[in-house]
Amino acid sequence: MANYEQLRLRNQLCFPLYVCSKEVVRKYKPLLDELDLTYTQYITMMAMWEHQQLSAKELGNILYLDSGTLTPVLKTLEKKGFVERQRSKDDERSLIISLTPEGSDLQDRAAHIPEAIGKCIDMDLEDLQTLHRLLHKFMDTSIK
Amino acid sequence: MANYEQLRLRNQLCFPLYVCSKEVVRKYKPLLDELDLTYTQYITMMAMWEHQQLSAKELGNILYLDSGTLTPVLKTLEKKGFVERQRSKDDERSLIISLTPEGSDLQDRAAHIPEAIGKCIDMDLEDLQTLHRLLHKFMDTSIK
DNA sequence: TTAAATTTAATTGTGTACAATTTATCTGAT
DNA sequence: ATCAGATAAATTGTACACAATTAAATTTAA
Repeated sequence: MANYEQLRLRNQLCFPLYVCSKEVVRKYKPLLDELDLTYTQYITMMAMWEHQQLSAKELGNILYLDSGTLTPVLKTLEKKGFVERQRSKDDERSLIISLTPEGSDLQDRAAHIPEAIGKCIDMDLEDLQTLHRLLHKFMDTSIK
Repeated sequence: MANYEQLRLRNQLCFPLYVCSKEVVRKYKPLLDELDLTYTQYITMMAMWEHQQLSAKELGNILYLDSGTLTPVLKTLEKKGFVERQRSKDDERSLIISLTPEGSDLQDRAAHIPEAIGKCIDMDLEDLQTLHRLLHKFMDTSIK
């Protein structure tokens, strides 16, 4: 009978990635609840705070999300008053997303979140920096 | 006007975790399609291959999934013939999940997957080992 | 120049994730 | 012995995530 050591859960890279990703989102939840944002809505707003205005296409490239995911997220964020959606005059296919004043104000209320998250992750800074670096390396070498 | 450097997407730990996790699942997809498994079904089968028999509760603890997620996954895996679901005689509340012979056979057909995934991740072994170690450290220090 | 190919969002359908609630069963203290 | 609390799974409702398709607008090439 084969042992299949390489098929054990703890020997995979995928499984801890999957678990850690969900766990981090879980940590954000109480902080994001105060802003009435889900995690996906939050990273969308982070992109908007950085760029003020983006096409849906550009937003998808930044967040690695397709229109099937983004369309409802953007409609929800518009309903909440944080962004506006309007077709480009130059190219009617393109949907331009713009940060509203209310969306911009939200950044102030989100400013404390990164530090609050940092405090509940009990790892030393060096390990966190290494982890950060390796995840970006993984993204750069593995995507597309 | 504030700069909010700490709110930039690329300075977060959560975002690369989220992107890498989804990206890895995407890499599994063509391999898992051949076995008619989704990623969640695959990690469930990995746990079953290791243990042959587990309660739904134990499975949830291993996979970090609750009954809301697991119940439909287990019903699907039963429909595909890879596991059996039956109430415990000792405790009718408990649902015992057992690997079927078909489920066991599936392990042979999955045996090549870890190596195939390894080949399409273009990072050196040392970085991958460090990443693996730090993700487990993160799980150990951050969950519960 | 106009028909074919491409591009962009939206839609549709399937499958998670997870919080909150419900239902059934079991345990323990009186 | 019984019932209050605990436990386990299922259910319900919301929100992604993504493949595949559709629809509309634009670009390209014969």
